Amino acid sequence: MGRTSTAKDRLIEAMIELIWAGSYGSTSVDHICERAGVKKGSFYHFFESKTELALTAIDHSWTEHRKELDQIFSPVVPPVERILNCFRNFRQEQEELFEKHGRVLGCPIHSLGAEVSTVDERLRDKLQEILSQFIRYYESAIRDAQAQGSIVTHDAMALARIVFAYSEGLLLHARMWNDLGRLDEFESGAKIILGVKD
Amino acid sequence: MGRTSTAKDRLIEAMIELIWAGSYGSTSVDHICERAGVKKGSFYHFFESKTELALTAIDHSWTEHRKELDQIFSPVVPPVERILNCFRNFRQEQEELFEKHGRVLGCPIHSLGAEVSTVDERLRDKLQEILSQFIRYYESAIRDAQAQGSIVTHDAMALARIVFAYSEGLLLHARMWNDLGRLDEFESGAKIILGVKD
DNA sequence: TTTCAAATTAACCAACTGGTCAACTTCCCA
DNA sequence: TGGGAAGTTGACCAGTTGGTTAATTTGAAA
Repeated sequence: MGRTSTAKDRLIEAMIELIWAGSYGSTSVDHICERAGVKKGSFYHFFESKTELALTAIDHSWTEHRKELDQIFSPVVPPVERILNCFRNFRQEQEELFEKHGRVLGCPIHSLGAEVSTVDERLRDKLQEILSQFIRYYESAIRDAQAQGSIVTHDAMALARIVFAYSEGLLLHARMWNDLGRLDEFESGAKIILGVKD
Repeated sequence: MGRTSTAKDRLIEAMIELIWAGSYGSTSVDHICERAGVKKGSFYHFFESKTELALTAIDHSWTEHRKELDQIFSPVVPPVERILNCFRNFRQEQEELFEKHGRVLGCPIHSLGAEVSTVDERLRDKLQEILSQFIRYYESAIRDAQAQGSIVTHDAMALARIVFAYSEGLLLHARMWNDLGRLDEFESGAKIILGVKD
């Protein structure tokens, strides 16, 4: 079987952190290796290329994140509350990142997508897939809320996309202004978009 | 006085195009020079650094864009129509870019902001300033629309931010999916957010 | 305790990065 | 028409980029 190692996981973690804190372009293989405490030779023992690691890292962190989302969007929770809790979760996550990095980092999928989608099609495809999955959480919550009569009755998919685009825009602004306060309006914004009935 | 030259303008134009089509990181000084038909020595004759050119280029294209926006948001135009026209203008611009580059490119300020805001604070400050100015167009249009009773009466600033974040999110999705169709929902989305009364 | 697949290492590579410079050409204006 | 400010050029730089390699060390399992 040969010896075992945690290097692969350390590389994945380092990649995620560095991309999130900076950008794909600003994250070099040398930086990743240094942060992970791994020599470059080992890097290429585990991954074919930088892109390959990025792909793996994105996949890995999305798989982790989905577990949280499955709980947040549990059908047991009232539908509007699911969406609001999701936003509260965003905010809390950003707070933790702020404590750790001294910066609001926003959504890595989104930032990465903006950066690489015209340049690296494999990354773009992966990010597309994740965002497509993400939006389904909103969609089904919205559908449930409409069935329940607690929000306005527009096309659920369209509403989901609006909520989604809105949340991403807001997260970007929080990143650009390095200001957690920008995320405060998440809740009221969502209520306006969804036409939440009190 | 010495000889004159268009090299500076060509460099600015090349920088804008390359950043828009790709990213800041993927745009090297060599690429810029090649595209502009300018030797590197000349580049550094006109600009202190790559960052300096980026700053100048962003400033330049925003100044151009503002002229359009001033027309679109002319107080003569009915307020809701201003916002819808702005969105139609986005769409048209993206169509033109698509014809030229074969790709939907989205909003460069936004993409660039996502990429560099944690890395280059001078660029970040410039982009912040531009976005702050942009949102004022929405804000005043919304205020006028409210005064006129044609939309819902929430806090104008908050509504402007929602519309703005929404539009940026949508432009990013159009870029990521390379799909102009994503921009079709601009109008209906804006109407939903603003609670436009028919 | 041996074995050998798997992990590690350091030295190496060519291409490219942002940036410099001194010599040279142009052409505006007095 | 000629002086000189402004623009152009190509050669050059050190550091970094993503990626390779062959030799070496390790430790899980038989």
